[in-house]
Amino acid sequence: MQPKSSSRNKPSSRLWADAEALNAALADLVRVYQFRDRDRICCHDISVTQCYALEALADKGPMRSQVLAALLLLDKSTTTRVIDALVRKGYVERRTDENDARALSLRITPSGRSLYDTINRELVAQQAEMLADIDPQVRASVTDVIRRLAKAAEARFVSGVSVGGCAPSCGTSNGD
Amino acid sequence: MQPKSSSRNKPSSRLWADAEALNAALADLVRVYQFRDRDRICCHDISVTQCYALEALADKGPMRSQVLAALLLLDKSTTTRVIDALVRKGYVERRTDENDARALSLRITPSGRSLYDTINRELVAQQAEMLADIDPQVRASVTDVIRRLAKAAEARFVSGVSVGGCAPSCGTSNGD
DNA sequence: CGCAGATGATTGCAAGTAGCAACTTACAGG
DNA sequence: CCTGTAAGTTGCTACTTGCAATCATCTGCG
Repeated sequence: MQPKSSSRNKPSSRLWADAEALNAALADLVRVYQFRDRDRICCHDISVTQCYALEALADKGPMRSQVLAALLLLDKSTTTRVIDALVRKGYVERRTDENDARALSLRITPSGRSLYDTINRELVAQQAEMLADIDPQVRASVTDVIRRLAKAAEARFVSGVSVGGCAPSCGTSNGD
Repeated sequence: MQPKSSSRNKPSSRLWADAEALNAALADLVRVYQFRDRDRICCHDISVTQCYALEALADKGPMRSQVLAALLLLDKSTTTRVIDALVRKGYVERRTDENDARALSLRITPSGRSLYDTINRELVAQQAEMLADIDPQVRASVTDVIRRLAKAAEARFVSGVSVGGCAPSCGTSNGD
């Protein structure tokens, strides 16, 4: 968390320092938010991943299991199970595709949408409280930058290493 | 992701809209970063949580298991196991407290510090690439705001609901 | 037509992560 | 000493996830 400017990469640069600061801040944020989500969302009878799925279906409309998997960066089997849970709870329905009997169209149900709205409203309210004392001008650019970071991270790492392990030694000895 | 301005809470307000946008952006960011971390860090033979622990010990110095647990928002038993793994791998050591035979001082080893530096450098490099095309002025305020968001979120939810379940119905029927 | 190969989704299995409750060891007060 | 409290650990259970194998279709070619 302290600067620490490692000095042995990008030889110097304001950029590197900024990146260090941002990285530390983001690591913290992500960690804390994982918690916030775990505890908050589970109040409403779904898990975090389930909520992401619900959100995707709410925002982007019906889609196939595979597409959802790609969107959420999940394995297709995991996606199946996430949807299983949502279907069981009545928040999502599987509808077979007219043109392809293998494929399914996943769509959110009214009950699912209403749940999602509720959760979303809570989270947004929280966010609003935190934003309240931040300069309106800054708010906009922050959101913008966060969006860009998310997009960049996704792009980088979806095309790059990801999708089931990184290049060299992934999984060598983590098990323990 | 589209505005959607629910319109039935905080009746209107620019703030609410900003909060919605931010919430969506953050949700995305957090989700993507969870992945980045999972895939990247595991290349180096430790899990994400283990890396958080390592980071805490690297940044804040030796501490007790309990303190670390509080810092990482983990149960003490989970913390024990996280440390178990790090000790087994030689990245952390347990040293009994001189004054209290029950307590342990957890401290990062040179090997642990070096691993953490390596991982950190990689992540920072990635961050730097993404920051490269963002206005330097904005960079600073973004980091600042992210820090504040993290702090606010942590404060809110550590004192509030958290620490083992939220107020009313947590755990009622999530299992399925 | 009918079969081989590709494709969408599901299932079996194994590993990782986490919390709660019970337990062990040690400190603290009377 | 003996009781109560505190620091860590262990047993158990549950959830999440990915990989590999499987099932059901679809598609194309002979």
